[in-house]
Amino acid sequence: MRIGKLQELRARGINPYQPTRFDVTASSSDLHSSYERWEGQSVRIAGRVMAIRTHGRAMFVDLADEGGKIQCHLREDIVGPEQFALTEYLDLGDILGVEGTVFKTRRGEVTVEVHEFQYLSKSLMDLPDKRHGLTNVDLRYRQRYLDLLVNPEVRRVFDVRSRTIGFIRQFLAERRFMEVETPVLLPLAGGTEARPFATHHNALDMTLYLRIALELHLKRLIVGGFDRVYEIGRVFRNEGISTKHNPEFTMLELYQAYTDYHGIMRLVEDLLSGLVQYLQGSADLEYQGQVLHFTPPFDQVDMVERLFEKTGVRWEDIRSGEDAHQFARDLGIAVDARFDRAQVLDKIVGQVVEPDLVQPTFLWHHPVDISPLAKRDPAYPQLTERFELFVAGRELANAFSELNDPLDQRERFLAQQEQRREGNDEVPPLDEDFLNALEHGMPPTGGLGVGIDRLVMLLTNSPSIKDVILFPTMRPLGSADDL
RNA sequence: GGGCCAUUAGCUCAGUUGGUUAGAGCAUCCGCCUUUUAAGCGGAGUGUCGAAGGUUCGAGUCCUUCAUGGCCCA
Repeated sequence: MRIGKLQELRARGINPYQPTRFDVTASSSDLHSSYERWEGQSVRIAGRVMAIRTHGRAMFVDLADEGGKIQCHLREDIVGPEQFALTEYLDLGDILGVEGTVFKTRRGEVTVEVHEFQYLSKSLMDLPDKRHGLTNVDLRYRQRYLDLLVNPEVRRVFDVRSRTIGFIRQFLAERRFMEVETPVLLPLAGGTEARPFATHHNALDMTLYLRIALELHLKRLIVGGFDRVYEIGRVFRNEGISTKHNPEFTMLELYQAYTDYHGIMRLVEDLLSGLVQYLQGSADLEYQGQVLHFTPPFDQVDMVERLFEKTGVRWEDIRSGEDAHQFARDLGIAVDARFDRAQVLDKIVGQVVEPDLVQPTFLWHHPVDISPLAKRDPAYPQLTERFELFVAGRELANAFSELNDPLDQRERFLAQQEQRREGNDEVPPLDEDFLNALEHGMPPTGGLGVGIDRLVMLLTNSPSIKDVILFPTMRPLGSADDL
């Protein structure tokens, strides 16, 4: 701690925490990108001290601002002995405002010859090592501010994340989609299968659940006459933490009336190819050593057909849970003994079909028993008009022609309630209000869900979801009871 | 939930078959230095070796439990 230096400064009448503003006239990147315009000009720059190189009666100080770094030169004969004496208390990490003229050193470095400087804040703690940065992953996630300060590539990841979401909003606005906000706190959490987080509302004295999907409320809005709606929002699933899972993550869901899953496929192709082009300047993206081509049309793979090609077994020939578990054993795939037929088959597809889907590929025609909210294919009623987009072997998006038959929907929900009674606590309770909405008539609609975190992982070549979430969920240090 | 690995100075890391007072670089502190930039030169201090217990004459090192994280599997 540098309390001593702070006290010395205060003893000299300088409180580094007192300044309330500092009017900046240029950024470091301005000076670097158009030096000719700034040469000899007076500028005001502010930033964090990242390096100090003293030279007796002069010194170099590197200031970091949001766009990069700028070197500053302080000479005792220019700033004056009183100001220069204050550099005695300067530390790495301090925030400084300087005013001076722009020049180049004999080595060609763009530099500000400081005429005056001002402490704008004092750092009482040491910065991590300037050469190695901060590599301890635990500290990087727990103290992300330090990670961002000393590891510039981390800034780039979150810049891409921000621009990705900005691009999506603009893309959808151009297609006349309306952005909406639906509730996070709900008396029941539905729209997919996952364990929800539960909390308690004191005034109503009731349990409320954090949403696990956006689907059922957005479809209510389609019933209400908003024909193109979307939400980019946080959803919460009470599951384990891994490189691919964070308990809270960000989903895009959109619904478009009077189109089907083919229309959504085209939209996904346009959105992703446009996004990659926008961020990369090309349709190719490198992820973990593989080059991915985002040029439409994307490949298409029929799920049931591909399973048959891979295993010689047809989905519909597996008629019972016992058959399914035997099928899994034959393939040498370990599955939870409590899984029912559909869950086992889903797991098998995940093992034998999905890993091959490296280039952007629509895996489509999911069986109805794993697609409770998707419309049946009229030609194959046991299959649905559904697709998942896979990239690099991972699910990136999920879409279907939305089931709008309230009677079929009720039957499927009732079948789910059987599983719920059998102890599957990932199955949501029956949402009677949603059924009531469907009973008033929902137009034919195409819907899409995209995992934004996984998308950003792809776009930033990040192997872990924690790398694309600023503050990932971590177990607190020490006992949780101490907090 | 299971397996493997990691945890040593503010940061990044060494530390031999158990053996004297636990080391290096950066950062920090003191001195010098007016175009350096991994600045340089001279000097100094770094510490609950993740925590607790155990084995031993002796533990950073071996054993047990726990904590946190990583990787793989479920």
